[in-house]
Amino acid sequence: MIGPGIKRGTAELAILSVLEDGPLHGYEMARRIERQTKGTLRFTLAALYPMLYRMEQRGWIRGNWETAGNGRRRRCYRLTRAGKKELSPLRREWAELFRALHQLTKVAHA
Amino acid sequence: MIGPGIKRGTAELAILSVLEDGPLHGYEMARRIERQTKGTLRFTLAALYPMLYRMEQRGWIRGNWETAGNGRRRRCYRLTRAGKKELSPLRREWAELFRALHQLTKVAHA
DNA sequence: TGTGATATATAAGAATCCTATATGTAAGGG
DNA sequence: CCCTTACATATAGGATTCTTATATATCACA
Repeated sequence: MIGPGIKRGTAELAILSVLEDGPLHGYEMARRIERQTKGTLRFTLAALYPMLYRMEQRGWIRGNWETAGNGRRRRCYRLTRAGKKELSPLRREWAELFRALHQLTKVAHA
Repeated sequence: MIGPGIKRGTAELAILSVLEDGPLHGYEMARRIERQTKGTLRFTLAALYPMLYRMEQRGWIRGNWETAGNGRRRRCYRLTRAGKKELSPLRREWAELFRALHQLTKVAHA
């Protein structure tokens, strides 16, 4: 698993990305991120929830309380139009970072 | 240029990488990083100097005051053996992050 | 009854970046 | 001779985003 100093800033991209495939609640997002990256990228819920509030305030996602069949209440988030628009430039920025680090350090050949 | 939220944690790798080609002082490191990444990755000196102190305390680099021919005093840093050893796992970790984000979001196809 | 999975929430602290500011030397133009 | 730009290091104060620890509550299963 990747250390906190290095994965800083990835939560935003990770959340937007998993939400791209459909609405999800926080607990499930954490599992998807971990599963889809085969355990390489992992977030504690204590990191995810505050991030979800911030992203909702920015208007990128919107959460609605729902009650599942088993009676559990959970907050289901979905991408807003603004959030979808945010994804492309965010991906581009990350791609540029990769390119820059590669030029500096040949990180891909490690 | 890449925003601060995304490039967090890259300074360490950037510094170790530019020092791999030979000793440098802080001001010159900043220029190298910017030049080698064609302006994509940029650090202010106010961010670099404290990072250099931290890395020296960890034993990854060592700085020596020298007086250049023009009379300017500057602190020349070079990689220690421990710093060299640190580079490989650090690169590997970054490469893993790239792979993980790619699996999540297809960042390279942005 | 108790344990583990589900589900959300907050608090306190650490780390790393930012802008702004300070200090001082050297080189070059007006 | 003065002013600006480049060189060179340093610190202060603030923002953001992680961490661990803690709290609450429901459900399924043994």
